[in-house]
Amino acid sequence: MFQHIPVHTIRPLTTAHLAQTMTLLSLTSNELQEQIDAELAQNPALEMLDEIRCPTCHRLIRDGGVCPVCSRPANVADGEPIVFVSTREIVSGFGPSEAEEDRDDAGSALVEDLATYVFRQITPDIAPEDRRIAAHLLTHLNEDGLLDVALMEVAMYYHVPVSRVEAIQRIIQRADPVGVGSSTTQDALRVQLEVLKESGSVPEYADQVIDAGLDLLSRRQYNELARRIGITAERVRDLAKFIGENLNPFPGRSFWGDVRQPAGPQTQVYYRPDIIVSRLGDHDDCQLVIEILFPIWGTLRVNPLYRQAVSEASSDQKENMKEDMERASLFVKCLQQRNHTMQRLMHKIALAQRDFILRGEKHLKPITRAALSKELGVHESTISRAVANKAVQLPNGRIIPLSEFFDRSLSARMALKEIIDQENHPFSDSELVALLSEKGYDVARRTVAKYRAMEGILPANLRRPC
DNA sequence: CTATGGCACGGATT
DNA sequence: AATCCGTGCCATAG
Repeated sequence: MFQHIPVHTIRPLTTAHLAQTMTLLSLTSNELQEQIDAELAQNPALEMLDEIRCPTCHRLIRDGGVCPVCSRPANVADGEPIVFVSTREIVSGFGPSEAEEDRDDAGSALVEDLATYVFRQITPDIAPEDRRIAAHLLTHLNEDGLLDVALMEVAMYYHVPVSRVEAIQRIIQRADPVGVGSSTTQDALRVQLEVLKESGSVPEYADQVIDAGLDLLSRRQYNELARRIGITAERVRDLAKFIGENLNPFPGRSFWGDVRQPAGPQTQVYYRPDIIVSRLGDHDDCQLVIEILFPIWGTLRVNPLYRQAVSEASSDQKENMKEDMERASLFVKCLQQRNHTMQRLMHKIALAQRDFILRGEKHLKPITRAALSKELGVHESTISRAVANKAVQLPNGRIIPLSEFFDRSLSARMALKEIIDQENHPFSDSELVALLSEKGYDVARRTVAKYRAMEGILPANLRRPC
C-alpha cells in the first residue's frame, strides 16, 4: 500500500502528500508550469522569489539556467550519468503578448511545441479578439497535427458564428507545417495542394484523387480509383507518386517527401522536451548529462511574511490562513519529491540505455517499467505516470517520447529495416522471419508484417518495381 | 497456390 | 481493470 520513499526528502508522510506527488509526477513541464501558476494565483501563502536556486543543491544560480555545481560535479564515477534538475527555460509561454526569440546558448536548434510554433506565426494575421479562439484550436491538435475538436463545438463555446472559427482555421492551415489544424487528413492534403498551386504547378486531377478516396489511394487500388475519376490507371499512379512526394497527410509529423504513407511514429519533431540528455565530451566513454527541465524561473517557497501574519491574525482568520500555509508547504514538498523521483528514474534509465542514447535505436534494450520500479523501490504505477506523455531530447537532437525507452520491439524493427534497406531482391515476409532469427530475433511471420506496417515499409511485391 | 492484411484471442504490461 | 502486443486463423488478391 505505502511506497518506499527516502526519508530525508520529506517528513510528514500523508496520503494527501502521496496523491499530490503522484499527480505532479505525471505532468509534463508545460502542464507543471500551469499548475504552479494556478497554485500561486490562488494561494497567498506561496511566493516566488526572483533569485534562482538550484532545485537539487540549493545554491544560488547567478544568471539563471543551469546550476554550475550540479551540472559539473567533480567526483562522479566514470559511466555514471549526471542527473540534475534544470531551471533553464526552453520556450516562453503561450501568451499573445510576447514574441521574443531565445537563442539557445549551445547553438542547438530552438525547440518548441507545435502549437506554440504555429501560434507565433499566425499572431499578426489574427485580430486580437480572435486569438483566444486560435489558441483554443491549437491546444486541441493531436499528435498528427490534426484538429481534435469539432469547429461547431468551439463556435458554441465562444458564442461566435462557425464561419468565424472556420476563417481562423483557414489561417492556421496555411501556417508552416502546411495543413495543420485541419479537421481531416483529406482537408490537410487539400490545403497543401492549394498552397502548392500558388507557387508552382500541380498535375491535373490531383484534387479529384484526394476527393475521390484516400482510402483507395493508401491501399493502392489504382485501377478502382482510375475508374471513378475517369482517367487511366497510369495517370493515377503518377498522381499517387506526386502526392506521396509532395504532400503530407499528417502535418504534425515532420517527415516530408517520404513516399511511405503511414509514417512511422519515430519522427515527431515538434515537441517540447521535458528532459534533455547531452554528452560531456566526445569520447566513447564520456559522461551523460541529464537535465530535467523545471519550468519555473525563480524559487518557490512559503512566504515568511505570511507565516508571521498568521501568528498575529485574529483567531477566526487563523484557521483559513493556517490551512493555506499547510497547502503551500505541502505543494513545495511535493514538487521536490517529484523532481527527486524524476532524477532517480532518469539515472536508472541512463545507465540501462546508454548504448541506445549514444549509438541509436538498434541498441535499445528491452526493459520494462515493472523491473525498474522494483529497482527503485516504488510502485509500478509511479513509473508509468512518470514516463507517460513526456518527451526527451537526445544528444543528437532528436526528441522522442520517454516511453520509447521501454519499447520492446524497436531494436527488432531496426534490424528489419536494415535488412530491407540492403536487400537486392524483395524478401517476402516469411523469408524475413528466417533472416531475422539469424540475427537473434525470433518473431512470427505475422509479426514481421506488423513491424513493416509500423515502419511504413511496403509489402514485398510493391517494393522494388518503383 | 502463395503472400498479405484483417480480426480476434490470450498473455503480458501498465 | 484496461491496454498493448504478438500470434494464429482465415479471407482475399494476385
